[in-house]
Amino acid sequence: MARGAATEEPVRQRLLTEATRLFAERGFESTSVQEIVAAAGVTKGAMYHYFASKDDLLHEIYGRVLRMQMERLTTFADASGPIAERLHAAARDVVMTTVENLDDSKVFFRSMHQLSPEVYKIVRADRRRYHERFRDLVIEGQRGGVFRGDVPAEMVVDFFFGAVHHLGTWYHPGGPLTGPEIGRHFADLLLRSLAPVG
Amino acid sequence: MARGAATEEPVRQRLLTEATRLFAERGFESTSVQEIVAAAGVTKGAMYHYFASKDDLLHEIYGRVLRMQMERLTTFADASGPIAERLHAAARDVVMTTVENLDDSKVFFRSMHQLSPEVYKIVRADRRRYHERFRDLVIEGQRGGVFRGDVPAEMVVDFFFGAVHHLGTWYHPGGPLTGPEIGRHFADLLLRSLAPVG
DNA sequence: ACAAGCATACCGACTGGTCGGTCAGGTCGG
DNA sequence: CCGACCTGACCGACCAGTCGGTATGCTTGT
Repeated sequence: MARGAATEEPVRQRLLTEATRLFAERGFESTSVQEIVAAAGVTKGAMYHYFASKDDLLHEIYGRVLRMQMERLTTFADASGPIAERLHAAARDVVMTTVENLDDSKVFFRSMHQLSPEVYKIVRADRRRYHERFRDLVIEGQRGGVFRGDVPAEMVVDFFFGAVHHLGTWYHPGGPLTGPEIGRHFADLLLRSLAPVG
Repeated sequence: MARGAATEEPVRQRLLTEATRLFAERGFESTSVQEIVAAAGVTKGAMYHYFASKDDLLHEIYGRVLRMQMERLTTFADASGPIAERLHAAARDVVMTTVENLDDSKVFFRSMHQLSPEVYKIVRADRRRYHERFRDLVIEGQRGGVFRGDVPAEMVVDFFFGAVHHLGTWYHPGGPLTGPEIGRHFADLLLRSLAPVG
């Protein structure tokens, strides 16, 4: 009967989708479990069947985002070609991905600190690994003399991802700029600011 | 006995200070009014004597930050000297001010969306005016040919302030970089990314 | 082939507790 | 004795999480 595969859309998935939407809209603390299950068309019992807690639901949302972003970054970082091009492509991609999944991004930067201390640590560690991978690209360029070396790579990454995370604050689909356009501009700004002296 | 002026530190001020600290630490929704008044050494009645609501308390915190930042920006923007220098000084200053008042900044970007719709609109409008003042500096430089013109000024401002707002996420006093150092680096990154072609 | 046994998926009333906000009243300087 | 300042008990709303129960269908022994 091909059950669990595709009745319409599995309950677990619907819960994640609706929770993401609501958390992005009103924040984690201002969204009740009751609202989430109502939006997904189920009851609380169903939610606590699939997730250990409201916290766990948030954690799952983060896990999904982090896994996807890390996967994409690795693809671009490990490609062949000049370091400047690889960094540009990776930077451009993360902006486009962020714009395409704006709700995920909003939840991320608004509600991360609402996780329990233990789960928060795990998420921070994952995020750190991601930043380090990105930072290594900058360092590689600096070592090769392609990027200027008089600026800390770590700080450049924080600078850039600050800008990326804040897309959720000001970007609206249908605005004057599309995702790919912003991606190109952001990547250009990053690469230019790293251009070697002289 | 010089009441309302300066017994030790006025109750109203203590409430604002402690509320800022707690909101920055745990977020607006996760901080109860009870915790705030306990930290300030008073009771709920005292808080509701000075503030109309918990929301109003948050609004006051924002008002203070916005007024200060706007005042400082105006000083740097209206100074004399080349546009590049004025923008550099303004950018450097906003980073230093943000680092020096990190709690204010954390509250700002974490809890702004928890305000009531009406108050939220007011804060957004104030913030917009601030961004516009900053954007006008970029446009001035572009018109004068000092900055490259192939990048939307509005977006550059969002890019830069994204990075500034996120200082609260990663900056810790006592880390490898001081506020002024980060200020200089950030301003350098901004100015370099605006350097004209060729 | 069929029933007993069991796992999965889900329901919804309920509980213990927290929260923002109110209010009647006390205190004290001018 | 008034009004600004402040107290602390209290209220109604709400919330995360629990629990006893139902329905369905797969597995397995015979």
